[in-house]
Amino acid sequence: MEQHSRLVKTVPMTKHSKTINTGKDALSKARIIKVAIEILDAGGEDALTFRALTTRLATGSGAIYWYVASKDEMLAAATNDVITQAVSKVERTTEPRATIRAVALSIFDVLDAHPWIGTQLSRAPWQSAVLQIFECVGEQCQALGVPEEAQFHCAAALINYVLGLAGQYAAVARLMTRETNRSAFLEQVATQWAQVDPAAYPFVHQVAAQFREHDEREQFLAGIDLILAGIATGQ
Amino acid sequence: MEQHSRLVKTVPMTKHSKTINTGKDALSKARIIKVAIEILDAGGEDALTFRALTTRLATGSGAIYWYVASKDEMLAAATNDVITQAVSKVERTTEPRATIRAVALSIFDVLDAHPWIGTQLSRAPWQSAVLQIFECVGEQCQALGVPEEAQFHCAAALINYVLGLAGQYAAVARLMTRETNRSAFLEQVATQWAQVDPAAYPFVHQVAAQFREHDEREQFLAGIDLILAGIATGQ
DNA sequence: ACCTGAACACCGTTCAAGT
DNA sequence: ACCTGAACACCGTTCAAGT
Repeated sequence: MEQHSRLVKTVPMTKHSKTINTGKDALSKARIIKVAIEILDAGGEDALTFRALTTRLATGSGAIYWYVASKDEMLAAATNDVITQAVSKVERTTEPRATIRAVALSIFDVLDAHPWIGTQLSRAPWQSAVLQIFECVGEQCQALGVPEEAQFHCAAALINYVLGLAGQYAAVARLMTRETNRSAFLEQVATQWAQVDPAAYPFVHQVAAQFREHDEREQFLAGIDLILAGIATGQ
Repeated sequence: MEQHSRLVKTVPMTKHSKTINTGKDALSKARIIKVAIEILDAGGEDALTFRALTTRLATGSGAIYWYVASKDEMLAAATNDVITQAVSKVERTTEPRATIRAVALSIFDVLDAHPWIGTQLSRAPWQSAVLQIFECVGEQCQALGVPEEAQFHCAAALINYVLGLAGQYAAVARLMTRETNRSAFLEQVATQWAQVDPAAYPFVHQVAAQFREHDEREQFLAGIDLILAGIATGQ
């Protein structure tokens, strides 16, 4: 609100022109998406409502619908923005394996910064954001020398794995309220696992200690490496 | 509605006892979950509302809240019911690899029969249903002779992959309305991929033909095998 | 062409009141 | 103890009306 009063550029008024806002306050799809991302980052998935958007943008809901067809389209656009930026930043090294690891880690970091992305990716896997990841991973599978018939399977396996993490990452984030942070929540899960009936769940019980200490980013990468190792055996 | 009039057993009336329904129409958590599953199977995730439940069960919403704390708990219980049954049915063979493949396929078939499960699994991965899958897969990793420190990583990778598929499977199901079935929708995605700019998305473009013909169940299993092959290299 | 905001058709959840 | 159903506090979306 207050920040709107400063730095507002308006087109010079002529006789019959109304005040048209062309400054940074001008409504546009880009600005709507930008503010949507801010709301999502600050308050999580539940925080993004048309009510919240209209007050932040100081307009009516109809104005938003002029630029955006639905909430789903808005979320897809927001996801696309964030993922495009992340994927394009990835260094294409000469070593395909390294590049695949780099994309994977880049997406992990995006999920960490914007956990709501996880829900979005797994909710609509045919959207542009997922296609970009798939393309990038697929190209590297080619570069790896995977036979043509197997390239599709390999890329799909990697994507499946990445989207699996995305969903779980977002799920944890959804449960975190103000006070509890991620590691505190995982701590809770660990104690829960430790208390599980060892007769019925021997493996879960045994692994609870490792769960408490494990680094999520490291484990995620370990999984990628497992799939890459599997791909290598097929050649 | 009509089926309620038949076969209703009631406790014999004594002076001060009211008509208490102990027959199959008696309200109970089990019956609520059972009907919820029926609604979900028939109409998808959106179909399950308290309004729909109350009319099907012929009660008020308060009655449901007497047995169930929230919609989330209801969905978790429904997921748990279905997954427990599926996991318990899996034959524990002497070959761990075969058992892992069997669980994976069993879950694939569950997703196919109840696509709403997919959303649920990836929305709350710490719930009992996911724990059961994790336990089963983890035990097989142990049986496989994976060193203890690596067992957790391996089981987590497999679970991640399975939950990735779960999310995507549910996503497609969500988009399917009455007339379009799954293969028709995938056909649509395939043509979309074929029309993508070959300069920007060479891999996606090339792979579009394979996408059209691929068998989802087979591809899912291929991914499991890839991870299993990767696990094997670490020993 | 773009914006306003009341109104609509839904949700999940609560709760005073009944039996 | 269990059930009823109106009421509440939300949603996303629409649309007649304004400029």
